[in-house]
Amino acid sequence: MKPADILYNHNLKRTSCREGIIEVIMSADRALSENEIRKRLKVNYDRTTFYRSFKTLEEHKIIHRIVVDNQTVKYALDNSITNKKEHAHFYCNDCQEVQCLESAVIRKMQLPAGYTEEETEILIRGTCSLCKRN
Amino acid sequence: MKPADILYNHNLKRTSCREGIIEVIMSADRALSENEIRKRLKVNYDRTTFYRSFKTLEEHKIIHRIVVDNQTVKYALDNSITNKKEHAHFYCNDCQEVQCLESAVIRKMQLPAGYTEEETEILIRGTCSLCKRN
DNA sequence: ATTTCAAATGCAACTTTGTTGCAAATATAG
DNA sequence: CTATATTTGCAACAAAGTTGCATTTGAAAT
Repeated sequence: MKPADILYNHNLKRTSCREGIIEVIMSADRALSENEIRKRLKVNYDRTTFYRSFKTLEEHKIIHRIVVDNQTVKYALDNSITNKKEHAHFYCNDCQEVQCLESAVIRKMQLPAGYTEEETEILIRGTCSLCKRN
Repeated sequence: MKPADILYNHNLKRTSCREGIIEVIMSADRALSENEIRKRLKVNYDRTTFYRSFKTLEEHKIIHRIVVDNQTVKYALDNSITNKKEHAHFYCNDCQEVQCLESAVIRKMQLPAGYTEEETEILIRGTCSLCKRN
C-alpha cells in the first residue's frame, strides 16, 4: 500500500509531511529516530509540524513509537499496516539501532489478580550480529 | 541494609542527597519519579546534584530506572540490593503508577543468529486492581 | 581534634525535546 | 472554482537534562 492510500483509508488529509514520513519509515529496514527521518526528507518542516504529524500518525495507528530511553524515541510502521504480530524490539548497545524482531512474538504474562493487560512492550538490549563481528 | 551501609559497600561517599534518595526509594512500595522523590526529601537539592546522584546510584547498580515513556522515568531499588530476579514492570494507564511484578520473572527470548542479549526490559501497560474497581 | 584533598555540590548558562496559541496557507468536498 | 475545516509555520514557552567551574564537604591521615 502506498502512503497516500494509507492516509486516505484513515480519513487523513494527504499532506507532504505525513506522506513523506510514512514513505521514509516504509523504506527503512529498521526503526528511525525523528532526526533520521527529517534528514531523509526533501523538504524541511517545522519542528511543530513534525511532532504533530507523528502524533497524528500514531493516534491513527499508522506508525508506532519505540522508546529506547527517555532521550531516544524511534518510529516504525504499526502492526496494523504491516500485518505483523506484536513483537519484541532489539536495541544494539553498539550501533544504537533498533530492529523489530518478528520472530520474537510477545506472549502475555501472568498478572496478579485484578490486573488487566492492554499492551506489553519488550525491549531487548544487547549486540547485533553486525557489531558482534567487529 | 541501611542506606549508609549500601553507600559504604559501593565505595561511595555518604552524602545526604544520596542517602536520602536511597531511603525514600527503599521505603516506597512502588517506583517513584524524580519529582516524587524530591518532594519526600527534607532538603532541597539542586537539579544538577539530583541528576548526578541518580546517575551515580544507577552506575553502581543501587537503583535502576524504568522508562515509562520518553517523558517519564521512575526509579526503584536494583535487584542486586533487593535480591529479586529480573522481572517485568506494570504501568497503570489510570493511576500512572509503576510496580515491580516479582512474580513475572523475565525469560530470555530466542534471538536471530549472531545476536546476544544483555538485558531484557518488559513493560506491561494496563489497569491495576485498585483502579479496576472504580 | 585538625589538616588535607579528592569528590560532591550549587550555580549559571546552555542544549534538547516537546507544547501551545494564533495567523496564514492548503487539501478536499461540493 | 469556491468555501471551509485542517494543517502549517512562527514565536514563545516549559520541561528535562548537561557542562564548566568555583566552593564546600566527607573521610582518611596526621
